[in-house]
Amino acid sequence: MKPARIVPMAASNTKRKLIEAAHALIWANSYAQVSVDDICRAAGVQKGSFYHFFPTKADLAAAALEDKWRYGCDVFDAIFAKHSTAHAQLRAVCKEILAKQQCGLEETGAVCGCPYATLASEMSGDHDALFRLSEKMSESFRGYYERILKTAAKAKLIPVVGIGRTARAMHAYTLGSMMQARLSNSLTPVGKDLEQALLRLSGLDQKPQKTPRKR
Amino acid sequence: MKPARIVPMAASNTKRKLIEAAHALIWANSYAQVSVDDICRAAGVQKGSFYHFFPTKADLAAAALEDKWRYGCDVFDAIFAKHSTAHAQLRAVCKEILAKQQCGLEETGAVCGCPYATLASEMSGDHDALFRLSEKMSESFRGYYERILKTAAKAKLIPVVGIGRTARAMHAYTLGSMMQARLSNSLTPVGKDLEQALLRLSGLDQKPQKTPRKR
DNA sequence: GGGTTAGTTGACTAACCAGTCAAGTATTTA
DNA sequence: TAAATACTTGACTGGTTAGTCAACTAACCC
Repeated sequence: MKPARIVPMAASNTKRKLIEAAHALIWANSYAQVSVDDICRAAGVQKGSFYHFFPTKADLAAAALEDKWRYGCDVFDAIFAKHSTAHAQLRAVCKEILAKQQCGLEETGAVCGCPYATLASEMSGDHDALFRLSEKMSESFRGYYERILKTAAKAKLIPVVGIGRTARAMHAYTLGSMMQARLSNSLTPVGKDLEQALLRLSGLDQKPQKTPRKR
Repeated sequence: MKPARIVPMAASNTKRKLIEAAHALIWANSYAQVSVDDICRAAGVQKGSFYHFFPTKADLAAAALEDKWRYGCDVFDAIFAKHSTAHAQLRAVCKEILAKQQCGLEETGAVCGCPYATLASEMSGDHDALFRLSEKMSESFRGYYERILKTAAKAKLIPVVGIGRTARAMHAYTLGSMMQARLSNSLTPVGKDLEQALLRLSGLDQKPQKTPRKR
């Protein structure tokens, strides 16, 4: 009998350390401001190891971004598994966004904004893979807003038409509020203001008549 | 009697050429992707001249940004001088934003988004002057939205309270839509979608006139 | 154990880049 | 005209950077 299959490369966590360090540094600063040596130093790893795992600096940046994105998807999926009303879902999403920004602030001392928007904006033109990744992230983000809107439409809180466009608008607002937060180095734009604006954009701020406020 | 005072340095347009080249290149790419040599080449100017007019690369970037900002203020002031209703003002502002993006697209072949947000985001942490400039630009942008909202409030189209907060939300949306446009390399987010979302955020999408709704 | 692969090390390189400078030319002022 | 100032030129520098490499160690497989 074979023992339980063990993934061969369980030994080292170098790759993980590089991803974490890169994400934190690039998020707090910018791609160009952070050198490969900076990342290695922060990760406690030698340069050769860096290039053992990643062909280029840009590839690490993309890998780090994708890693955080997947994690974010898990968090959001959990939110949708837990909350069934549109209002509760939206509130939880906003809470999560604010929490992430607070995390960043505590770790880096500055409000960092949206990791993928700042990175993708800086790298636009370069690096196809990152461009495609940013499009995928955009779409998945919009998809979560669409789920909220569909929930709301099913509950007859909003009309069924125009959900795609409304979701795009909500995503635009979210991006903008995160950018505002980064530029003003303040959490205000991603605090209560965010939820209120998204409620307004979605139409969920209208009086919840008929089936008045469930749960 | 002295002759009419002549500004001594009327002769050369080197400084202007540097500002234009820097703005175009940095807007289309990013601060880090554009080298001083690139800017000099695009401007048809030698490096020594660059450093005759600007102490550092960052100072040129800031000067270029400020220049374009002042120009944008003139354009907006003209809009407000011409249009007196909130709806007309908002429509004209949106039209202008779209026009600027179309310009950028034609000149550079890509949708460039918000010049100050991308630059300031990339330089955050560095360069105090640029940070302060970006705050000033943010404020002035918000100021224009406040003017629209005050016009609307005077016409009893919206309540007087909460204008500051609403203007901030409109600004956030604008930023986000420009970022979306840059990241997706598409004008859609800054087209009709922009005006519609701003109408909704401002409350100006409610039935106009007649029954001035007050809350 | 012997062979293979995965991971690690840190000095090294070649390119690039922001900024300097000394020597020039053009323009203004007196 | 003379002197001062404003502007221009382009080769040069010192420091940084992404990426390389050959030698090494540790873990896995037969």
